[in-house]
Formats: sequence, structure tokens, C-alpha cells
Amino acid sequence: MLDTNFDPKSVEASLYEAWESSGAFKPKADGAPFAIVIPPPNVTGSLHIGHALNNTLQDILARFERMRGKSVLWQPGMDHAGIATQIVVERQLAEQGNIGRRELGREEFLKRVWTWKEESGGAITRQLRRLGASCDWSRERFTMDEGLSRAVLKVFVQLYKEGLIYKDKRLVNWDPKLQTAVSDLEVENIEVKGKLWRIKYPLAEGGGEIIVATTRPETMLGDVAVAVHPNDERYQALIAKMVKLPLTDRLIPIISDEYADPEKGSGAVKITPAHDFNDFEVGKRHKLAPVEVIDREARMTGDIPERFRGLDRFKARDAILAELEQDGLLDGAEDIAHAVPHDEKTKMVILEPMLTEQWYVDAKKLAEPAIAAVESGKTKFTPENFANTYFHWMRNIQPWCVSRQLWWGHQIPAWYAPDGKVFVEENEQAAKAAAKAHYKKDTPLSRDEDVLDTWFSSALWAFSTMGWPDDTPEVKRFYPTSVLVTMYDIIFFWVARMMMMGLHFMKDVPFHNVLIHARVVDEKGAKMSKTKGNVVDPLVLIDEYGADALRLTLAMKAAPGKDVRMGRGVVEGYRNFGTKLWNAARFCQMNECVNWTAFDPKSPKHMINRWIVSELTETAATVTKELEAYRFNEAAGALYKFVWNVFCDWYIELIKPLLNGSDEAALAETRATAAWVLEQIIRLLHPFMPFITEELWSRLGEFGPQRARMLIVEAWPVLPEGLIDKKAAEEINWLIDLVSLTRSARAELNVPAGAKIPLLLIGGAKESCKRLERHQELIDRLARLDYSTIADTAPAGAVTFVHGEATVALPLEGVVDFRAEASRLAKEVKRLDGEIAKIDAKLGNAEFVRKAPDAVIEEQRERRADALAAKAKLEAALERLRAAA
RNA sequence: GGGCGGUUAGCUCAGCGGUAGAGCGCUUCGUUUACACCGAAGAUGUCGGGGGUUCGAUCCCCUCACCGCCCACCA
Repeated sequence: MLDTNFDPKSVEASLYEAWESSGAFKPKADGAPFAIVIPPPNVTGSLHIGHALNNTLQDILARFERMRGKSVLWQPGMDHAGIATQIVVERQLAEQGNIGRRELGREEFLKRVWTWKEESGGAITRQLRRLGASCDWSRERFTMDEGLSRAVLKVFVQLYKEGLIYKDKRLVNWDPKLQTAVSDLEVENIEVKGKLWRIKYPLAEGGGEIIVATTRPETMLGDVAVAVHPNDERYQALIAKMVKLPLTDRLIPIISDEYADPEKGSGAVKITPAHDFNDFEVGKRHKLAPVEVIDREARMTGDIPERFRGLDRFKARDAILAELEQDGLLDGAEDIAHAVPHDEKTKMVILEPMLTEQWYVDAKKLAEPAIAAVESGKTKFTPENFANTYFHWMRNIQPWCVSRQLWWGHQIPAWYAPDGKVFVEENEQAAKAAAKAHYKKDTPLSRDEDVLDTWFSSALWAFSTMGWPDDTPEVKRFYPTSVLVTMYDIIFFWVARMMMMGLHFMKDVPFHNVLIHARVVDEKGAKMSKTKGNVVDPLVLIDEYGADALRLTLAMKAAPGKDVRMGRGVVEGYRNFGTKLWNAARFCQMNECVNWTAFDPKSPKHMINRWIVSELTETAATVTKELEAYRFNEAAGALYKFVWNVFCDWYIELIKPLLNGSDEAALAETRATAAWVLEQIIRLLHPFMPFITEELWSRLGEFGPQRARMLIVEAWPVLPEGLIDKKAAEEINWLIDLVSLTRSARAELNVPAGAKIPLLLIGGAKESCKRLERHQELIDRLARLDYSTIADTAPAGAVTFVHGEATVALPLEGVVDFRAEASRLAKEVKRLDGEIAKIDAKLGNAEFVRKAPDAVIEEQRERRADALAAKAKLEAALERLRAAA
């Protein structure tokens, strides 16, 4: 016998172990392929609520399709997360009092990172198991493992040889703390309060000055010009004149360029090509060589006055401003708010545009087929509007800087000869051979120190995890994958780049569908953050309420395009649903509704059983349809309602008399039907709540014949045609309405609990009489109606409640607040009057009658007739009420 | 500056051409053997403002206001 509560803690781990060891997570040999590659979590990561959402949705799809008979590959793995991991290990070294990585040396440092990875990395894979994620762990991959690294090398070399990867010296976003370049996407512009200083640049000849405005005075040492707009009348006379750059001996020209905006600042802008992206372009246009004055640690450097050299950029700013002030060259300053580029990880370091040589991928070229594939619908976004986001970015894509000055990552396969010539090959031998061929002799080579952007290897994930570049059965069978489930924040970082790489190397899209889900935020809708202290830890929730409760909560709230609000209160609510289900099963078990042998859902004769089969059939169809459309909330919602509000609230109540009755045939049929419906419920719920359903599957199996298989590999309910029984549905819904109605009447009129309510049927109620007779015992039990007063007219002093054919009449003596009741009735009459007037206006509108569809018009007529009839009855009741009063 | 989304019950949100809905919360009542992690009933809405299309608009179009988010710029 089941206990009254499900205890997730006692079964989750062993159920998971049983699934995994049974091989259920592996793709089966036959069946249509269905593949999902997991968005690889960082090896440093631990499961946060966003992962929980992301992987719950993937798992629902994986389990759903598995049950539908497909051969499901859910490919798991982890990302080496270059920057994040390097930071973690460096911090750990520091904490342990070790020397820094530079002192340690590259080789030794990398050894430490691998050790760290083996010992502490990948906690998240254990946590994903706790969530119930049915990934094929036997195929787990890591972006730095041997196979994936081989894929990376091959891709890099091929792109290089195709001219799609090249080295270039240009401005990049530089992180002075980490000492590496980062891509545009990794920059976070944060609005800060700053000052806009106005600085006088004296003309070289003839006195006078030009005022430039800047937020970054320290870069003035690298100025190569002052630009004004060609049409700016204020400065026409000054174009081509020279100014003396303050604090230096340099003379720089005043140039004319449309970049200068007369509206901004003074209309004259200083041009510092080495330290500003726009200025770099202006400098190029005017063939002005950049002057570098800030070094890679963000200190002042280069051909500048000795006193500034080596100063930190912000100290230099203060010093420069002080001197300008002293020299009378500062023309005031105003406070402004402006966006300053920060590193996206810590948001503490201000990035510096830095002139460096880096490796770039020609993204523009690769983007073309990637754009076309979404345009043609080969890859579809859900929700669709994210395709716009994708298009916008792809059509304006910039060269992708893929080199990073880090150690942890895929080292770039480029070797340099002493003369600087580069040889890009998959390994050192090949590079040496290439060099030998070029120089006609052995030449010493040194390898590029840099590593690749982490997203470079992630971009290959959809095929590298399947064994590419080898020609594996998995690649043949599972590429392209079916659906990629991810959040919108990595559309650019990952989705777009997977599209580019997939199309280039596999000649096909990496996935047919991209399901973009929303963020998880706190109950108030605020972003979760450690500093705010509003972070909800999924592992704590699993401990407290079980993985199923968390999963159902996430699924119920995963409406397309909507943030998922999470608090523990909601999870508690869905945990209650598990208890409800558990107790429904318990009830079934107590009543021996556990024999599921060869039940034909078409066989039941009893209305109630036919009705529940019908309802179940509709629910199963809805759940299937909604899951196919990735509307998890709709699918889960339909099940929730069916289980709680139909199966538990009504069906179980309605069959109690049958289960306790003396009709053996009805008893047997009801037991079988209840058992069958419960079993379908358990199957349908399994993708959402795998643990409780699997547990119920086996526990309920203790009573019947042996279960052959675990629920995880059982079939999804596909119900035959003809199970929808409209007649039964109508009759049972009538019954339910009648019971609700009398309950409502009882409450409203304060009828004492023990007292019966006389039932009165007025006019044309033959069918109702029959129904009443058929369900007399039930109605008596649930509504406590007294049939002795069945009559065809209402006695004076009764209030009638009209519902379809049945009218419930209640004696008023002693139980009714007449005035309140009269006012209620009057109000209702008024409402009906309004409705009738509205319909009359409609029906009186010639155009409506002419143009509206017949069905709509007929509906309006019917509604009018109903309203009129209802009104008449209410008025009569009101009359009697007044008389009685 | 460009783009996307939102504005519906006290709260959180569905609905997206033809009777305004759910969950939670609230009020009242109940609890005879699945479940108090329970059951029943009830109350609450100028569907953000203004215009338009339509026989008919919460729904489609335009516009305004406010709130999110993304991209770009920021002298």
C-alpha cells in the first residue's frame, strides 16, 4: 500500500541509477532519429536555476520523443570556458599561496588546470542527474578533449587556407587585467557618470585656439589631428591649419571630416586613432599614423613626456588635467553620463581599445548561407521573432576576433619562421614540412602563443561531439540535430556561430529548430543576482520539494517569450500536485483499480467510465499537440487540470458508489477503467515528472502482472479513434453542473448541512428525469437532493435555479435573507436585460444580419432565447420571493 | 538613435475578431474511509489613452504614454 505522501528523497537517486544503468538514455537502434545537443555548461559551473529550466525543457522533449518511439540522442558535455576556468585556477593558486601562473610557466599551469578539472570540475553533471536529465552520459564530451580538439584544429586550418581566417592589426577590445583581447560581444557597456572636459588647443601660428571636448583627456597624448565638420561654419577658416598639441611639442593638423558632429561638444573633436574605434577609421581615411600612448597594462607609454610615462591611465588623466589647468588650457567641464566598456564577467575592469595583431574569422562571408538557411526556413526559431534578432546581427556582422592571450584553451595552430612568415597546419610536423617546402631547408619554427576564443570550439559542438571529422555513424544518423534549446542571451555567441560553422563544414544546418526560452527571474520579476540575494538555488528546491516539483513548475511557467518567475511558494504548489496524484493512485490501489491487463478503452458501458475515457483522450491529444509545438506550459497545464479537476475532483468522486456497490459488472469495469486512465496519466506526465511517475509505475505494478519494462521506455499514449463520446460527456457534465449548482445553492441559502434540498423540475424535463434516475444515488450522495418533491410546477415561496432543463427549487421558509436574495435576483435580471438589449441591437443591425456568418447569427438568436427564458424564470422567482416576504 | 516585447481581476499571467478567463490570494462553508500538500461556493475588470478598419475590436491597423530587454552611439 502506498503511503499518503510521495517521498522524493528516498527514490530519486536509485531511480536515476536504474534508468542510466539500463541503457535507457542511449539512442535505441531503430526509430526515427531525434537529437539534441546540450548547451555545454562551463566546467567551472554549478547548476543554477537557468540551467534547470534549460535542461528540464530538453529532458521533456527527449523523454517525450523517446516514448514516441524515436531514437533519441541527447548529447551531453561541458565547455572548457577559457577565461572563467583560468580565473578559477589562478585564484586557487593564489589562495594556496602558490606562485602565479607566469612564474609557474605555461606547461605547469596547464597541468594544474587539468588536475583541477579532474578533481573539481564538472560538478554540474552530477547536478543535472539530480534534475533527472536523461542525457546519454556514455557519450559525454569536453571541448578540450582529444576528438574535439582535433575538430578545432581542422576547422582552423581549413578556414585559414580558404582565406576565411586571417591575421590583422587593428583595434580590439583589450582587457588590461586579464591581458587579453575579447570580442565585441564580450564587452558590456555600462552607463557611468563622467565629465566632459573642454581643452584649448592653441593654433600653431597667429594666435587663437580651438577647443575640443573629451571624456578621456589622457588619450590626448596620442592625438594626431583635430577634426571639424566640413560644413561647420565656425571652423571653415581653420581647416588645414596646425595646432600645437598641449603638453607636447607635436603639431597636429585640423582636418575636415564628416565624423565631427557640430552638435556635440564644441564641434571639434580630437582624433586618437590608437585608442578609439571611430578615430581609428578617421585616421585611416586621412592616412594619419596612430600614435600609441597606452600599453597593455593600461599604463601610459610611448613617445610622451617622461613625467607621464608608466602612469596608470587614470592617474595620468588627473596629472594631465592638473597641468592643463595650470597652463590655463582647461576651458571647464560638464558632468555627463556615458557608457563605458567593461568586461562582461566581473564588470569591474574598464576595457581599452588597443592596437594589436589578432586572428580574425571572416564572419561576413560565413554569415551569408547562415542567413539564407533561416530565411528559407531550414532552421526555424521559436518564438519566430527571434529570427529578426538573428538577421539583424548577422547582416551587420563584424570580423570575429578569435585569438585570446590566455593559456587555457585550444592553442592556435600557427607557427612562425624567424622572418615572421606564418605556417598554419594541424600539427608541428606539418608546419615544419610546409616551412621546409617553402625555404627548401629545415627552419626553426615557434608556435603562436595564443589560444582560441571558447566559442570557437562551441561553434562546432553539434558535429564535433558526434565524432567529426571522422565519418561516424552518429554524424550520418543524427546531424542535423532536431532542436537546439537555449536562452536568447547566446543567440549571437553560440547559435549564430553554430549555424555558420555547421553550414560551412557539414553543408547543412546544425539544427532544424531553435527553441529560445526566457530567463528565470525572482517572484518580483527582478533578475537574480548574488548581490541582490534573490538567487533561487535549484538544488535546494530539489532537496526540499523534489525534482519533479521543480520541473513541473518550470514547465508550467515556460510560456514562449515570457520570463519565468520563480519563488519557493510556487514550487510548493506544484509539489502539492504530486501529492494529489500520489493519493489518487493510492485511492485506485485501495480500490483494486490496478489490474491493467488487456483493457479495451472502447469497452466501458457505464456513462461515467465512457466519459473519463473521452476526457482522457482529449487531454492526451492536447498534450501531444502542445509538446510538438514546444508550448510546455500548455501541455503541462492541460495535464494538471485533467488530473486535478477532472480525474480527482469528479471521476473519483463519481465512481465511489460503483466501487462500493453491488453491481459486479460495473465494479469490474470501473476498476479496469480507473486503472487504465491512471496508467495513461502516468505515461503522459512522465516527461514532466519522471520520478514520481516511474515510482508509481513500479509500485502499482506490484499488484498486477509483472511490469516488463520501466516507464521511461514505455510508449506514449496514442489513443484510437472513436473514444470521444459526446453523449456521455454531455450527460456527465450535466451531472457535474447539477451537483455544483445545488452546492452553490446550499451555500448561498445557508441550508443546514444535514438538510436535503427538494428538487423541482419544471416543464419538458423528461430527459432530465431519466438522467436523475440513472444517477440518483450519486446525486443524493454528492448534492443531497430530495426527489420526493419532483413536480412540474414551482410551489409558492421557492427560489428556483435554472440550469438547462433542470431547475432546482429551494424552499425558503426560515433559511433565506429575502432582501439579499431579491436584490441578487434583480441584479441578475438586469444583467440579462443588458445582454438581451445588446443582442437585439446586433440582430437589428441589417449589416450584421447580412454579413455575419450564419452560425454566429444563429448563436446570437439562441443566446437571446436562453436569456429571455432565464429572465422569465428569474422574474417568476422574484415574484414568489416578494410574495413570501 | 534603431529594434523587439509588454500594459487584461488585489498579485502573477492566459486569451488575440462574435458571451472577459485561470492560478494564487481573499471571504464563506464543509471535512461520511485517496489527499488540510483536502473539498465546495463566492466576490473583484472603463482588457493603458486616443483614433481608424469592421456588421462587430481586449484581439487587426495607426498614434500617444509608461515599463522591460537587445543593438548602436556617446566629443
